Amino acid sequence: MRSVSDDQTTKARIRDAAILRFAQDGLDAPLRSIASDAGVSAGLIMHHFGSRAGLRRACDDYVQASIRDNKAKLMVPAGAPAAMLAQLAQLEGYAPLVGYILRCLQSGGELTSRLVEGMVADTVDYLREGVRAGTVSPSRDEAARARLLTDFALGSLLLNLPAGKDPLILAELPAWFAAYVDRILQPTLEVFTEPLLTDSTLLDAYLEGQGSAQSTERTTS
Amino acid sequence: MRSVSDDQTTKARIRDAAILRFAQDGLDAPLRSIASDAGVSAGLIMHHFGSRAGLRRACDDYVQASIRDNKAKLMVPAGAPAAMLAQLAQLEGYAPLVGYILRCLQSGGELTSRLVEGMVADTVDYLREGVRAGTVSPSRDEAARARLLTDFALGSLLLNLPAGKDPLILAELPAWFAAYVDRILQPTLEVFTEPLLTDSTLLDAYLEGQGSAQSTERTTS
DNA sequence: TCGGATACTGAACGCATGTTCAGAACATTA
DNA sequence: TAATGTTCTGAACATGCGTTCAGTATCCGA
Repeated sequence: MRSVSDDQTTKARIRDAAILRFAQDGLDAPLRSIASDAGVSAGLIMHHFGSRAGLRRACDDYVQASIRDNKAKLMVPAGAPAAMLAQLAQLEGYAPLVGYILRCLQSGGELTSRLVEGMVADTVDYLREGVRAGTVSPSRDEAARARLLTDFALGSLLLNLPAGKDPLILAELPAWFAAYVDRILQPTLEVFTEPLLTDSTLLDAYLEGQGSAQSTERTTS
Repeated sequence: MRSVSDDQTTKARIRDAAILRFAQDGLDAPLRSIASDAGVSAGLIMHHFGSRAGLRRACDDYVQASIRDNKAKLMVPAGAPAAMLAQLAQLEGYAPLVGYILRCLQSGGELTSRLVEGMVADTVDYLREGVRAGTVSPSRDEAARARLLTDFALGSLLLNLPAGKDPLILAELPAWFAAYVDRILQPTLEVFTEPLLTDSTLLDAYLEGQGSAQSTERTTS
């Protein structure tokens, strides 16, 4: 076909409609609704993507590629992973993409692992620069700390987002992100500036136990 | 009926089977599989619970009641909310309950809000005692900090759990929890003992901006 | 202009699900 | 024992889904 206003391939149009529907109605949105949005029959989705799983795979790949591109582009600070999603959500036209990512994170699919891994890597870089600049204290295990902080940020985001509330109103997403950041910023800064625990007895005790345990029972990896 | 080994009402047996199935196969587990597990016809579920939603409501209520009971009972420390789930998971026979809770947290139903709210309240108490004992530093907003820490704990838990991996092997849950705690304990203790940010310029800047903003634009709540 | 490939439709199939319902089995009370 | 209400079954219904398929329109190279 490809008749009027041919700014997109039909296949791409279906993919975009799918991302939007998945973001709005959840990852179990029916193929027929996607087809309807794209102005297309359900059978054509099968023709282009083989199956529902194929469509999901195409969406995942496209989203990951988009993230990769936009990460290098507008993400100057690129530090906190949640901040990246918040920034993306503000960007005109990127709300469906962010919504799709949130749905995936919630359901824990394959994309989740890939995205989280990428965010952990970014956080590692970000923290390393902070350590070099002297604004961030060094860690005994930089990788573990980066993963922990990433999990904290993404996890609390997931727990707080208007979950279950189907459908997810994408138009409200930017405002919601802004409110969320506004809500957590002060306690977050506080807890990462002034230590929650007043002394290091707990940490010392753990390190002590870990040290002796490692020297005695070295059987397990 | 209520014939042999009548240690439970049929209704209770169905509820328990439902919690187990929901935990294992997800909250969209078919009623027929639950009925089969309970040795009962699907129609009987309707007779006792009215609908699928009614069964879910019964499960939610039962789980919340169990949590309330066990909180007062064995939760001596009761501090970190994730720790409570970890402890419960170790307890013989409570793995399905924990699995069900994890599924609910992931899907963000009504139980989620209730449970999270309860855990936030517990954390508030726990932190208050720590502050009084001098082991925990005070906060500018105790409620906000408690919520943040709860979200961190639960969120990172959700993000890390063997998600999407249907079915969830309940027998492996205790071991998984142990491994998870072992993995995050050191970086967690570190980040809450030695401040991540080396100075308070960021926090000060935020408090500064917030203070002046509050004095000038007091329109929004 | 022809012919084959590709894009696309719309109806149909097969399956799983929640729910309904008529009736059987059972318990309880009179 | 008879009557009555509760528990429970098994088949059936209605619906919505992913997928298949035969057939039609459209494009493109020879």
